[in-house]
Amino acid sequence: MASGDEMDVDEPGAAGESQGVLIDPAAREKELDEQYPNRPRNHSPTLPFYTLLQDLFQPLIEEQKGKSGIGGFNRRRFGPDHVPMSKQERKRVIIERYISRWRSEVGDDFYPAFRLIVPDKDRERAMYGLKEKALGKHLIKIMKIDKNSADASKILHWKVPLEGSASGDFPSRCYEVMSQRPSRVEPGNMTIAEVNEKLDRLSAAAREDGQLPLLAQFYQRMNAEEMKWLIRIILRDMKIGSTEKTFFHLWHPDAESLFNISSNLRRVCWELYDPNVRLEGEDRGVELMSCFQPQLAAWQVKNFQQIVDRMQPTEKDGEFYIEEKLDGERMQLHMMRDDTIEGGRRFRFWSRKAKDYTYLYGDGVKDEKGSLTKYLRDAFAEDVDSIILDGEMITWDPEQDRQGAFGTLKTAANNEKTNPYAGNMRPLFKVFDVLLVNGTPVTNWVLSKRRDIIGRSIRPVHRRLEIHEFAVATKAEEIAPFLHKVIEEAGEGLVIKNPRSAYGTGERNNSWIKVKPDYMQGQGEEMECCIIAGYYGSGSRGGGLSSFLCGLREDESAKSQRFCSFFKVGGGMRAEDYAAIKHLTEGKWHDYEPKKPPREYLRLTGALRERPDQWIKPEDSVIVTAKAAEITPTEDFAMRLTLRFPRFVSLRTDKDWKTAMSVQDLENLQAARAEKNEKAELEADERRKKRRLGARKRPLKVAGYGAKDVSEIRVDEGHGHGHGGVFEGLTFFVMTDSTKPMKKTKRQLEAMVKDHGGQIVQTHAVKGTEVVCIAERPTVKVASLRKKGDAVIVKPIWLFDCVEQAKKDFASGMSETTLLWEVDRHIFFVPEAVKQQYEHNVDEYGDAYYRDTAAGELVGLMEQMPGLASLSEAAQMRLMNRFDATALPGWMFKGMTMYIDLPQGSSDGVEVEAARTTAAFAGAKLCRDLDDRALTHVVVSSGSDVKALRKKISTRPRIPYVVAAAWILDSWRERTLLAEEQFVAREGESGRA
DNA sequence: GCTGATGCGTC
DNA sequence: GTCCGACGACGCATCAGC
DNA sequence: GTCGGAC
Repeated sequence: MASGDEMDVDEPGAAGESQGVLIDPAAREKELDEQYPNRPRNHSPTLPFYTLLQDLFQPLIEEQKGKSGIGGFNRRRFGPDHVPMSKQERKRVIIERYISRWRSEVGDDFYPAFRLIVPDKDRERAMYGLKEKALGKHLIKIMKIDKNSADASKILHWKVPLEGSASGDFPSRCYEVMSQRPSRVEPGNMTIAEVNEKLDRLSAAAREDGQLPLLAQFYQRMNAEEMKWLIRIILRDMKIGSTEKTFFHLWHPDAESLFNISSNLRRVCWELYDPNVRLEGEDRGVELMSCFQPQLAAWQVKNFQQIVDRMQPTEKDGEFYIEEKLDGERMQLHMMRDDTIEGGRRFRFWSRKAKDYTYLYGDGVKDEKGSLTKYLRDAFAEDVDSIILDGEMITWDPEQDRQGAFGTLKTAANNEKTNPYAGNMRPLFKVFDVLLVNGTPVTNWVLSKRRDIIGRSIRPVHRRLEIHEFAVATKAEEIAPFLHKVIEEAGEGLVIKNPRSAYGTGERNNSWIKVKPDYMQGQGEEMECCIIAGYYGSGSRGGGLSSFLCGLREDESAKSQRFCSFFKVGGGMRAEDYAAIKHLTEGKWHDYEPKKPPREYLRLTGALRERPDQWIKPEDSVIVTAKAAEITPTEDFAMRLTLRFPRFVSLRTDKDWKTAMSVQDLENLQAARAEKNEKAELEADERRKKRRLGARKRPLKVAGYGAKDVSEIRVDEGHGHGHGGVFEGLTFFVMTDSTKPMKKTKRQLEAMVKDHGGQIVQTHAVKGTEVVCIAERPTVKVASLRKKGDAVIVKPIWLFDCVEQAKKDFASGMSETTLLWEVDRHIFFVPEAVKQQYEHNVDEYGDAYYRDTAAGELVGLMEQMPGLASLSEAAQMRLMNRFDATALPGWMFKGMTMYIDLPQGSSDGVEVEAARTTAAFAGAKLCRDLDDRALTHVVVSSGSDVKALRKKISTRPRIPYVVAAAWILDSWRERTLLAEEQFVAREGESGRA
């Protein structure tokens, strides 16, 4: 790599820059000319970069700080002394002066300057991948500062308060260091255009090797002041007390509205350069394939009646809509017919903050790499040529037929992209608004009309693209029942909408109002925790601790002062709260050294976000009440639980570390709540089941056109084997939720076990059966079970591993069996007594048998055994775990339950009898009752009425295979479980696909 | 080659 | 009421650093 | 996402 000194800084585009592909500038210009035929042209080169700071940024900062009040020279500059100007007005004058200077000295194309003024709204330039950490390291290299010097530390630890130095503002710290170095003092000669051009290169540059030389060029040609502002631009955080809103207002009366429909800074500059030319008619509407700023919901007001009042009911029409607030990601979908794309329809997606997500969801119905559009061939009415939809993208779990946890959307989409197995979590787009149909914007139509349009234009695709349902109400009292239902089902909340309102792009007005349970009294989570550590703040909160790590006491008896990390809180504190905390803990803080954490006081996971700047002994600390929307499982805090949307509520001077919440308290709380919710959840489950049955009928109608997509139909219909029987014959006690490999509630885990043939109990002690206990963290129950020490506790990940393996085994025709417990991966806890036996088994028997067991030996072993029935399930499993089941014919049919149908007069009676014996011998459960829900296989003979049998079992959630006896005998002979499909009993009908 | 740190973007 | 800038958890992608 | 401060 060339050193900074040798670089030729005067030749932009000089060789040696290792960056990504840059679009040929000439070609880009040509393209822009075509796109914007009326674009403004500058008559002169852009202004020098330093004018931006001297005449715009710095004066604005001065105003922001309010320095102009007494010293007053700024004020005198911009207005007559005796006319008092408001801060806002003075800012306006500063901005307008700069713009008008630009117009006269440069021309009408302000875009080059605008994108440096509001860099966070410039979506045209890609992200730099540079924030304080990386920038700091690079600058230190460029300035050739010793990594261990005080100056380097000043930059790297920019939040750490230092005497006589700005704290919490990274660019200022860099300035302090740079200005004391022998570098350029006078402003450099770089123009705004040049800065833009270099920033383009910087954003395209890959990695440090690409970025360093570009930063070095800036450093050589700019003075410290300029560098400080350049750094702000790169960080996309100007801190000048004015954001894009202010600048838009001053730029053009229609600037904000054009930005709201296009999210495009270039357009705002190029189409609105003349303040006297207003946008009219069509130019004000949303456009296809152009990202609009979605309407947002306003926060809840005091009570339901107030919400209803804001719906502006008229005498004739007092209706309002109630929608469930979905816990997913806001997404807009644009679709238009386009013959240049395969399939004839082109799609594009954008997120709430205008990020293009087409790459994830797909650009056409033939786009196999997209996770959604490939299912949308028939999602639109015939006469719909183009449409813009607004909605929420959520994850859907087809196995449970319910919404997946928040945060799993990208995972689901990626999964659907790379490995489209019908049982996977998938993205589901719930449509709740429409902005354009067949080229005509309908944003000014009232919501009720827009809803009608959605109904007429969209043909829902089951669990892929659906219309979000809503209820119509007229009275405030009608809201409560919906909210209670949401609370019961642990939903996000409700959105109340005014059916008589237009769609307000980029607005957060009173036509949509959100109702969240935790805004209400008594709802949400509230807890008193001890502050155990702190983090330095930035910006206006720089120079001191601004957020705190909170924890729970581990020792119930309060003998030990060790606290368990739980969550961080930094919002909701007022200035006086900070002052109080600071006062009460003054002088009690210790610097935190990651290498020697104070283990006698703190239990941390060491995860990044809980590496504090300072820590405090609980006895020296304070107790704080925090509120949150919910408690969720996590890996990053020692509690293995944390808060979603935490905020400070109050300081509890009436409490101390001994009376603050303990680990035990939280677990009791959780347990109590779980119990309380149990019933409600059960009911909700029932409702879901009913709904699911109803929903099943729907895909039948579309089976004709969708028949190509076999996997899709199979699952929705419940045909075949959405689930296998890995857990057949085993009984489980699920004690906690799971975080790894994915988040599932206890209830979801239980459902998963059931779906795979397992039984669920709510205790570890069931007479005559050994229960497999599942847990991932130490709740009250888990702890007590541990204390008793008579059960192995297995982590939930084992369940996932088993199901995962079973899917693979199934696909390759092998039998589904549970997996060995791997000590670290699967075992949560082993009682001492069992530990010996367990390890003993693995060492002596496990390996020995695993290596050398031949079929004959196995038979011998089995004969010595007291028989399957008398061996407890867990014992069977443990034994089975010692072997590679797929290699051992003796266990071939383990986990299966078979019904043998052998009517009088069958010609193959001998063969079927042989199959029966073989199956029983090799682990199958035989069953005389065709109604047994555990049935996995029905074995038929020549005299069987296959059609009648099929009919009888066809309505079950899991339909048993109907196979010929040859499947058992052939499998036995081959020493491999053969795929049932080849042995499906036929009788006229085609059987499964 | 792997892992932890860093950045980006969702809420 | 509006605008602005503090702050939270978490998942994925990418890259530095071992 | 939530929140407080300034205007």
